[in-house]
Amino acid sequence: MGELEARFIKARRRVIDQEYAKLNPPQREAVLCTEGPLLLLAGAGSGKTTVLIHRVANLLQYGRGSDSTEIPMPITNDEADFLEQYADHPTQEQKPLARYLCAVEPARPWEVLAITFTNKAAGELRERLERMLGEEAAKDVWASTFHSACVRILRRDIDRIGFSRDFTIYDTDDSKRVIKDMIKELGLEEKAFPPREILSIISNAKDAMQSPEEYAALWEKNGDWRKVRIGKLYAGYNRRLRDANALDFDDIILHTVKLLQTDKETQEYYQKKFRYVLIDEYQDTNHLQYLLAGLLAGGRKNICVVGDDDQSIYRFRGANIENILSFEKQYDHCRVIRLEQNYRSTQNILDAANAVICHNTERKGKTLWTENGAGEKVTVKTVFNESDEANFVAGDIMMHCNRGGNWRDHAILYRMNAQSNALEYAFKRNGIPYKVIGGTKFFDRAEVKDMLAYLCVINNPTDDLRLRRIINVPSRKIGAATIDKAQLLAMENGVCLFDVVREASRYTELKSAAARLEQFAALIEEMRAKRETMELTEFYSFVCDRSGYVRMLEEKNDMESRGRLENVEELKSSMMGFLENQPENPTLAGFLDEIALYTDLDDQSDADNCVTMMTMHSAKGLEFPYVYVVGMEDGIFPGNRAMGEPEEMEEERRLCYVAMTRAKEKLTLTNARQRMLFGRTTPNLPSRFLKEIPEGNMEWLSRPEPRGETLPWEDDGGSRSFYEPVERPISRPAAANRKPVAAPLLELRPGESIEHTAFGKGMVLSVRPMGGDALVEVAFDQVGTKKLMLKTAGVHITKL
DNA sequence: ATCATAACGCTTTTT
DNA sequence: GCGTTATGAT
Repeated sequence: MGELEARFIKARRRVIDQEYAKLNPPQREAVLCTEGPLLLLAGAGSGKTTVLIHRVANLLQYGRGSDSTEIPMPITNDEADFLEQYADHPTQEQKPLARYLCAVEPARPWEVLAITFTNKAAGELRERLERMLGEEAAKDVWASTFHSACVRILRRDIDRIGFSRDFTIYDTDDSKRVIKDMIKELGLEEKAFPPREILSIISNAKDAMQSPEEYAALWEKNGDWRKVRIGKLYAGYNRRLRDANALDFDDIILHTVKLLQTDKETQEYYQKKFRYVLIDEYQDTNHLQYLLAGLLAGGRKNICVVGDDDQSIYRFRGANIENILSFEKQYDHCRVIRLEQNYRSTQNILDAANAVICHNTERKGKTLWTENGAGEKVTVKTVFNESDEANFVAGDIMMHCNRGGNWRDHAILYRMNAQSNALEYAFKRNGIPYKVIGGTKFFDRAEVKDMLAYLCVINNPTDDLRLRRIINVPSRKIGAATIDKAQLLAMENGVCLFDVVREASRYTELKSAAARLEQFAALIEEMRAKRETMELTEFYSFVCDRSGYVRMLEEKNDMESRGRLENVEELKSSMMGFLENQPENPTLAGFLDEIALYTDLDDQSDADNCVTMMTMHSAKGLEFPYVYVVGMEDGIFPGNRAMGEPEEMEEERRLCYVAMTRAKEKLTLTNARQRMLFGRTTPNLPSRFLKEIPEGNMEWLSRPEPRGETLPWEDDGGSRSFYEPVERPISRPAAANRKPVAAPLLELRPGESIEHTAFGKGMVLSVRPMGGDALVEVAFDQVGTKKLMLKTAGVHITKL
């Protein structure tokens, strides 16, 4: 290489470097290492998403310009001079020329595949790319989840492996129903074969690419008859899905892998197409996804996986941490970059989290650091029970807000959804606005599923499963016995259920219900006929009306059905959202595809100013200034199932690490000495994770007073005692053996002026006695009218 | 066919 | 302790 070339390449790198001057050195390195396999270990809060976006932008702008010694065109001295001076003094006018000179085979948008774990993440990626590069460049990048990428691939080519391209997608609920049917069909007991467990076994088998036959053969050899039965269920399940022309979530990945493995033409097509493959949250991938990643990137091996082994918390759903741990072994000459500078939390929080995660053995090893300063120490608070815990958190949050904080800056994290109850209760009584993330999702609501089932059947009448869901909703006097009979006839004649229903009068067995069945079939066909002529939302309204579903809800007209009506209406909004995003395929089929893979609709909720409650799992990827992790007790967190299971315990510890690193400014951990869960009160020792936090990074706000004979609080000989004097909990006596505190109940009358620690000044509107307590309605000057329970909220109120 | 009562069972969750 | 579901009675 001549001197000119060397000078040019050096200048080119400097020009590209300065384009990403805002990134820190390892971040920039991660953006500019474009060629070959790259393992990017991105710690919590290390700016991973920023890197991802810039990486894609760089690929589109400069191709391998930053990571190659190629020079794609003849160059002159003048051009090298130009780049050298531009690197020092970039100007807007010279930018296009500089970019042109520095690019080496820039990737075209459709040559970049960026896989994320959720639709939300994919959407954000696409959105930020659009803002950075403009709509033209961004819209053709394959930024999607594994599943939507696979559906796209399968819709094109699944017929090459003997499936029909217009398959429907079964969600977990659908799968469960099929399993239940199979259990009945084989005359088995659901108790001996819990559908959930069966489903998870089938899912694991599919992940291992084990066919039903292979699975059954394996266990037949070992003489495990229960497993052989499960193999039968697996076989029947697959047969049912095939008959219904349906794929479950695992099939979507499995068949894509099979397609790419068996059909060389397709494999070559995609390996050639995707010059650059990027996979986010790699620690959460399962075996099939690992295979898929390898297949898609198999051409040029330009595969970049991003993840954090310390944040792998989805083992229970098949995530295999080995994928990320052994990535370096899988790819020779793999480069590894660690992002360890944290931009989110204070040093105290990071030190505490680092100390906890250090107790795990199977990890790559990373130590987060920050320039944010030490900040406040991590607070640990021990309370008596779950309602004291809730009141403590509520009181602490009100205090912050009183000092000018915002509700939305606070999050409460717990291990299980069931723990939200006590918190919600305390927050309601205190009049604190909050939202609970998770629980029953919008698309899991029965009424939403019903309406989607109508649309599915209209779109594809051979969808027996959905047909059965709605054939008698609203009631059309078609009972279970009739449906079973029709289903049997369909099986015998090798046609779908809808065909039998449509021609019911031809089957003597159905004569009594034949007219009603045919009427239903006519209804579906009538709607089906209009599906292509009407605009989508208009069509949906028509279906709501014509099916009688909305009328059924309107006639019921109680609290519940009013809510359901709203959800049915809300589905139209998501339809409109779909139409805005996807104007090129605004069909019913397109919408159903999207919806089958899309499950969270809580996007709008982050606008409200309120406290967030959620599980530690759902908190992954989020951040809040103030974070409370509640229920830090052995048996709760780590959960009972992890005791004595080293791998499970390490997973729980990673979850703890995830939870702790969500906090930006202040982290508070609480544990209760006894807790009621599932109707039973049990004493609990403080979580072992608490003891893993260095003394220097934490502060015990209070320690429990000894409860003597009532509670078996044995100090486990650890370095720290939990028997120091305790502060009295904020309110309420919690146990019978405790003296009931005669709470000095405030005497309030309508018209009086009061001041609340969090809501400020206000006037009492009404006081209504309620079961030894009182419901007070107060019109606050700043925050409007609120209803408060006097016993709880009284602590925070002073008369003026 | 529809309603009522009993029995169960219960991490975590995305697609 | 609660919500879901299965089964039996009307």
